[in-house]
Formats: sequence, C-alpha cells, structure tokens
Amino acid sequence: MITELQTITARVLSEKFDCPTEPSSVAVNLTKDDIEGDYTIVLFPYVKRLAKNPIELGNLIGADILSALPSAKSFNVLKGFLNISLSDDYYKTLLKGISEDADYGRRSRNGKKVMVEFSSPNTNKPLHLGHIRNILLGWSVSQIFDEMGYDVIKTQIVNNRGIAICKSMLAWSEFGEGATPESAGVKGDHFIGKFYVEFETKFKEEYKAWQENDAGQVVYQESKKTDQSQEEFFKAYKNTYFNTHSELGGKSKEILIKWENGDKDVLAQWNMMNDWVYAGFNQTYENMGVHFDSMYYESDTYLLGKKHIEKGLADGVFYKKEDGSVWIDLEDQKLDQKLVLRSDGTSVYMTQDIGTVEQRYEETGAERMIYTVADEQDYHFKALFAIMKKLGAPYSDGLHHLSYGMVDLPTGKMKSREGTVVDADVLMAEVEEEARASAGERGELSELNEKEQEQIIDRIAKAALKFFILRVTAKKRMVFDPKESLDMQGQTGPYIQNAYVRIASVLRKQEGKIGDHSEYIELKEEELSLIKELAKYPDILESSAKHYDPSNLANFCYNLAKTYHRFYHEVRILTAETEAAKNFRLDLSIQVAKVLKRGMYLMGIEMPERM
RNA sequence: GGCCUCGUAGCAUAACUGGAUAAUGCACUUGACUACGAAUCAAGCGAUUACAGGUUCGAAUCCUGUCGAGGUCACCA
Repeated sequence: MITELQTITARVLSEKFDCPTEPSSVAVNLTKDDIEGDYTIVLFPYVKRLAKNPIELGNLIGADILSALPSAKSFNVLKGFLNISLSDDYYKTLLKGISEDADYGRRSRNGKKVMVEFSSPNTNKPLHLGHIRNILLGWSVSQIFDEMGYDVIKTQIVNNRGIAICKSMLAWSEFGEGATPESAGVKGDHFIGKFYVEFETKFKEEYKAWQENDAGQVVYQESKKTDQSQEEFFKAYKNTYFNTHSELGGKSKEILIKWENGDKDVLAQWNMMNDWVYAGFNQTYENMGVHFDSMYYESDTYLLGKKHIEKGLADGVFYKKEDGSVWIDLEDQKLDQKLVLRSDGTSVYMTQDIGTVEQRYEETGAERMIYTVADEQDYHFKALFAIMKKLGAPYSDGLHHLSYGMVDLPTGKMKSREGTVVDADVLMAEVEEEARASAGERGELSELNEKEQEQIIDRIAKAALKFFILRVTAKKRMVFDPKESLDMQGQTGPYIQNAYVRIASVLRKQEGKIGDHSEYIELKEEELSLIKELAKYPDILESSAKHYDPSNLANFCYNLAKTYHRFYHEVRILTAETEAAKNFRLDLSIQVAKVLKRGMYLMGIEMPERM
C-alpha cells in the first residue's frame, strides 16, 4: 500500500507539476491515532519546491489518489499532511489474506546462512542476569532471522581454559576432599563456582598475611612510589604478587603449564570438572528453553589464527616489531595500533578470534555472523571486523556485533566481588514462585492435574521474565528490578498471554466450524484497529531483523494484545448481533491468536491455553 | 586525558529511525464483575525530552559546546 501511494504521488508530482520525484523519496507514514485517516503523505518538501499552498496541493494529489486507488475511501489535508482513509472492504481483504496464510510473516528460505553466537560463558562461574539478557537476545535474533528466511546456526564458544579454571581446580584439589556435585547435592556450575570463590578467599588471606610480614614490607618500601599509601600500593601490586610471590598463584600457574603441556592427570581433572559445569549449564539452558546447534571450546580454538597472522604479514596487512611481536595499524579507522601476536609468538584474544571466524566460515559457509556480546567489547569487535576487512575476508561485511547494554540493579552495577550478582537459576526460581502464588490465588487451574499446572506456571513465569528483558532496546543499558520482573499485570508477558488465553477460551465455547462472514460489511472501530495492527506484523519482523533487535517485536505483541483486550470489552463475540458478525469476530480472534503465538514464540515465549 | 555509548513524568520503558498535541506500564485518585475469563477495561493525576546554541517548513532524534552517568584505552579473555 505504501509503495502504491508513493508511486501515485510521484506520478502526480512529475506529470502535473513538472516536479520529477522518486517514488521511494515520498514520505508515507501511518496516520496518528487521533487523526482521521490510515496513511499520511508528508507534503512539506513539495510545498517548498513548488511554492504552492499545501492545502491546494494536498487536495489535488488526494483527488488523484482517490480516482487511481479503488481502496481509498476519502482524504483530508491538515497543515502539510495528506491523510488517506481506506475502505472497510480493503481491510476485510487484508484480513482474508492473513487468514489464508498459515505462516503469516514467515519468508520462504533464501538459502543464506547466518551464524549467531550467544551465551559464551566462563566455566568457573554460573550464569547470571547478564547472561540471561545475552541468551534471550541471541536466541530471539536467531529465531527472527530464521523467520526471515535464513538458515540459522546457533552457537556458543565456551571459555574453558586459562588461569581462572586452574584456580578452581587447585581449590578443589586442596580443599575439596574429593567431593562431587552429586555428593554435595549442588548443580555442577554452582559447585565449581564455589571453589573459584574459595580460591579467591584463600588467596586474599594469603596476600593479607604476606603484606603484614617482613617480606611484604620490604617489597613495599623498595617499590612504592612517593606518597603512595600502603593500601594503594598493595591494591595495585596484587597481580604482580600473584605472579611472583604467591604460593597459591604459583601452584595454579603450575597447573596451567601442565595443562598446556598435555599432562595426563591435569587434563583428566580438567575434563571431569568441565563436564560438571557443562551439565549445570545445560540444565539452565533447558530451563530457559534454548539450545545450540554447534559448540566451540576455547581449548580447541585458542591456538587458531597464527597462520592467518603469517599470511597477513606476507600481504603487508600486519607488521612486525623488533621484539618479534606482530601488530596492525588501524589508525586510519580511528582505532589504535593493535597487537595480534605476542613477542614470544603466542596468541592473544584477537589472534584467536581471527582464527575462529575463519574456521567458522570454512566449516559452515555462513556469510553473516552475529556476535552477541556486551557493549564493553565494542572496541574489540570494531577492531576485529576492521582486521578481517583488511585481510580481504569475503564475508567481512556480514560480520555484526550484537552489542547490548549491561544490566544494572536498582542499587547500581552488579559486582561479583560485592556479591550483588543475580544468579540465573535463582532468579528463574523466584519468578516461578511468584507465578505459582498468583495462579494459586486465582484458582483457574485447580481442575488440571499437577503436571499441566506446572507447565502453565512455568510458561507464565518465563513470559514475565523474558518479556521484561526483551522489551528494552538491545543496545540500551537497562535497569532490572527483580520485584518488577515478578509483575504479571500491565505491560508484561502474562498480559499478552492473557489475551491469547481469552481467545482460546472463546474458541472452546464455539461449537462447530466457523461460517462465512462476507455479509458483515461495516466494521467497528475496534475491529479495524485490530486488522491494522495485524497488518504491521511483517514489517515489524523485518525491522527487528534489520536492527538485530527483538524489542520492536516485543512492543508490537504488547500493542496487539492491548488492542485485543479493548476489542474484547467493547464487542460481543459469541453473542454478536448477527451470525456474520460472530463469524467475523471469531476469524479475527483466531488471527490475533496466531500472530501473538508466533511473535512470542520468536522471543522464546510459549503460550498457555489457560492460566 | 583520547575514543565510544547514554541522559525522556516519582520509577521503568516507547516514539514507525527527521513528522502532527511526546506514548505505555508501575505507583497514586476514581469508576466497571449476575457479563464470551477483572492477570481485564474506562477515566484522572503527572514532561520546558539534562542544559545552551545551531541546521530545518518541522528536532527527543542531526551538528557544536557545557554538565552528568557508564564503557574502553593489557604482550588478560
């Protein structure tokens, strides 16, 4: 419809006013709610160019549109805006189209592959609120791309190596007394996380004791800067202490070296402990309703990329310093000089990422790759993509960093050191408890068996949590109030589910097939609004994919549900004035339910049939 | 300090990506269950879109400056 209006307007302007205009340059918007009309053409640009009265110009164009476009019913001109109203018949046809399309909004397969990376946890800590946002975004964007016709490969890279995991291993060996997640009755990831924390605690004690004894004091007196307090000095010295003096630090580094040398015992312990963690993660993923198509482990990828460095050196993309380290100059992109290989020839983070991208492209042929990573890494990905472009990677334009803002608590930032991290499992359990309580109060589920009740409660709880997070524009930093995520009323996931449940309930009471409604001609305001809302859906999907942002879709689902709730209050369905009206409203309700269910599904939210 | 984000009612978020009188929810005040499900609906209260300039017919949105918040500037990942 928009293109038709653009074409006609451009033609009128070109032919009648000798004002050549590109159809695509004509601004056509949906008319504001409180103004009569459906589509609005913005006339200001032409008013100026033609030095014409906007009302006059609008009337002329409007008249032409009316005669050229059968579905146009009337028009009005307000200031420089030409508002076109479309006929009820047009909207009935629109509904018919939606009704006949079982996969409304879904595009046919385009044969292109896109790889979406998300979650990407460390194996020494359980998942937390930040991961939840990451996972929901990654999952949802994956689903939306799938809906847009892509073949999507959902993947994650697990950071399962390095000094951090060695700390957990050491703590387990020293203080674990052979315990396992099973014997302790703790989920594997939490079990390991506990040992990581224990390491840090013991290390802190050790460091503190050292500071107070002679050895520490000597170092302080010898190495301090002038005017540096003891406290400041030791804070800054912590890493050096870990690397040079600490017994615990030495032991964990020893483990790391053994790991790198392929020591059998160390690898066995590492495998065992990682398996515990993976099992824990998988439980959380399952609870969140997500899964992955492929996995990458840093232990496999951390050496990748070196050969690309060599090739880049040969091609003159990189340069070598005297000490043997390899760099790239990105100053032409307003980025800095960036290290890509250490002087001892070992990899850095960037080396590894270069290697991993190349590997993924070789393995899958994906021409687009989306990295779901928090915005603190904006710089890193800018640099990575710039490097890939300079290396001449054919897919470099298809690389995208799905950067999202950190999640803050009402009390401020989440800090693991201060114990203010919101654990993913704990949070989900809390929301579930709240959903159970409200369901219990309402009593609608009492006739169902326990298993059915639990499934519904689970869906309501997940809807509340997921919608709460996904409705916020991805790149924006957001404040997460755990209390508000427990809300089930107002602008929430359960509100949307409720609209669906109402429809399901009406349909249960309707007996027999829904008949014809072609006789129902004059549509009510509430019915028209619903069709207009439904008609937006394909555009919403497209823009969500274009901007890598499910929040469009989330807000759309809310608006559709809201429009339906209003319709439901204003209009009788099963006891409608005529049979045709009843059939029409049933059809309309079914389409709303269909779109709500699909839209929410794309965000990983399931609809209950009752609640 | 350089670079990158972001400042919208008490709070949390929208605004079709430059369009009309800045929208929604929470909270607060009212009203609507003998009604196809009240996790709902209707009405009210609440904003100089951080501030100051500029561009434009038109700015929350673009440009400049100021103030404020965060991130990042590792031979860590």
